[in-house]
Amino acid sequence: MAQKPGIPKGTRDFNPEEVSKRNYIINTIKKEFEVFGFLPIETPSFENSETLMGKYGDEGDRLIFKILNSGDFLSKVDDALYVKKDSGALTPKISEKALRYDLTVPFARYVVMHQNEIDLPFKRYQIQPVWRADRPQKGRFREFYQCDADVVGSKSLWQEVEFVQLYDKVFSDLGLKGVTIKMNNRKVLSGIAEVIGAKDKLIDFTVALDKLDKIGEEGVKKEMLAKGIAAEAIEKVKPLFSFEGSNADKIEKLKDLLSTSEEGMKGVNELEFIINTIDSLGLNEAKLDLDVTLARGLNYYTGAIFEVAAPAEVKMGSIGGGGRYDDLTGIFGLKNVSGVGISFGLDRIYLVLEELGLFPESVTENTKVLFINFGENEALYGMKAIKKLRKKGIKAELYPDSSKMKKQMNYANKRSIPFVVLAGDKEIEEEKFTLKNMQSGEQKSVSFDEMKDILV
RNA sequence: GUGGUUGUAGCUCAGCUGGUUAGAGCGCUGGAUUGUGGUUCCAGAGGUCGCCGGUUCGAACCCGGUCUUCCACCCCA
Repeated sequence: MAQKPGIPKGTRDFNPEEVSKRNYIINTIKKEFEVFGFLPIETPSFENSETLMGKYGDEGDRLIFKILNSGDFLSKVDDALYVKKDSGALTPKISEKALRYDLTVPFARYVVMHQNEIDLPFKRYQIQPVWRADRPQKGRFREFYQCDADVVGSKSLWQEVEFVQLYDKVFSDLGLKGVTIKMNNRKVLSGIAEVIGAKDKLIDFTVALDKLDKIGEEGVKKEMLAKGIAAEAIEKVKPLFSFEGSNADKIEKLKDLLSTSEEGMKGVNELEFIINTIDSLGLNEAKLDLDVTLARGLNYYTGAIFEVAAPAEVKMGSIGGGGRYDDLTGIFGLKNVSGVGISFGLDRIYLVLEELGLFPESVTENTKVLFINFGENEALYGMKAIKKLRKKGIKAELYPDSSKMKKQMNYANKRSIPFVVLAGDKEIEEEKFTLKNMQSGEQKSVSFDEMKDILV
């Protein structure tokens, strides 16, 4: 008995239409990456475990897919360790490779390994799948694509300015109106924590603050209290809960709040430069919004933090994110190389474009004309015409078997092929083609050139 | 990792308080129709009721486990 096939949790098959639509997004992103001067690289699907482990925090380690060693790997494990059944201790003994979890850490590894061939600042882009052993839910899969662009070896804030423009350009190209590029700065967050006297609680403080739009002011206060942040400290950050106004207003408010924090002021100045510069350059469709509650993967960001929110009418998490990490390659022994980068969430962008009906029709355009097969001679006559049509870039094909008319017509119908050509003895003799418009049902006898003109 | 949810034909779903042979629509195959599709009519194929176990005279239905789907939390794209 044949077994019923299935695919692993959180993975997907993509049908022809889906692949066409995904390629449309990928090609749009890729084009802009290249226009902005980024170069493509690729890295392996799996890395040595030690390259990945410990780079994403405990939570991240848990979500990394580990690959079992080959061969008789258990025989090499010593009995004492085996009997203890401590997965954490046993894992490194039986698994030395793991699927990549993101593209940033492999990129850092790449920069360190290839530092002699790279000219800094190095701008690279990378579009490849990554894997996470997460529980799937809306817009979250265990295998998904990331589209990353990063620059290493430049501390200039012009890079941040460029990334804001890059986000704006790509989403404009995709016809997505109303996206918000949210921006914050790690130094501002540190500064706030410092000013309220909760510097040691920076992570807890920002994680709680990040949830403001989700759980509201009271929820955030509650969580901060639960994490041991003093009530009077929370009182001091109250202005942040209702941080309204233009970006310029927000900058002024932050300057007041952070006047005593050197680091905080540095962050504010960075934000101010980026905002002012973007103001004078202008954006196509996107809106740049200073959001002091934005924290994201705080672990390695040290300067700017970006997150792109889908248009408000779509209920979807972020469709992109990024930021600056001053010492990304430090973990691999290369000091003082600053990096900044952004990522596009392909799968989520797909869901958003689908929901808003923004895929152009041309994306899924298929065969334009099907030649009915009446037998060997007729097929050859048709194939000669098909060859010439294809040379003109017209998508044409011959039905492979001389099956019944009904079956062949039906095939054209179901694939919504707009034209059918019937060419039998009569047409061959007259050197003509009977071209039928499948939608209107009308058909006429035409020469090759007339047919070509209609199909172009 | 925590909590909930889902699974019956290729697809979408019915299936009563547990009771003979599990149904429909769509799709599929063939025919009415040997150079004309979409409409119509006729016929046919297709199911270990997710899987394993339990309760029962009897389970698609009740119970336990497991896998899967989707959702929320944690975290994140």
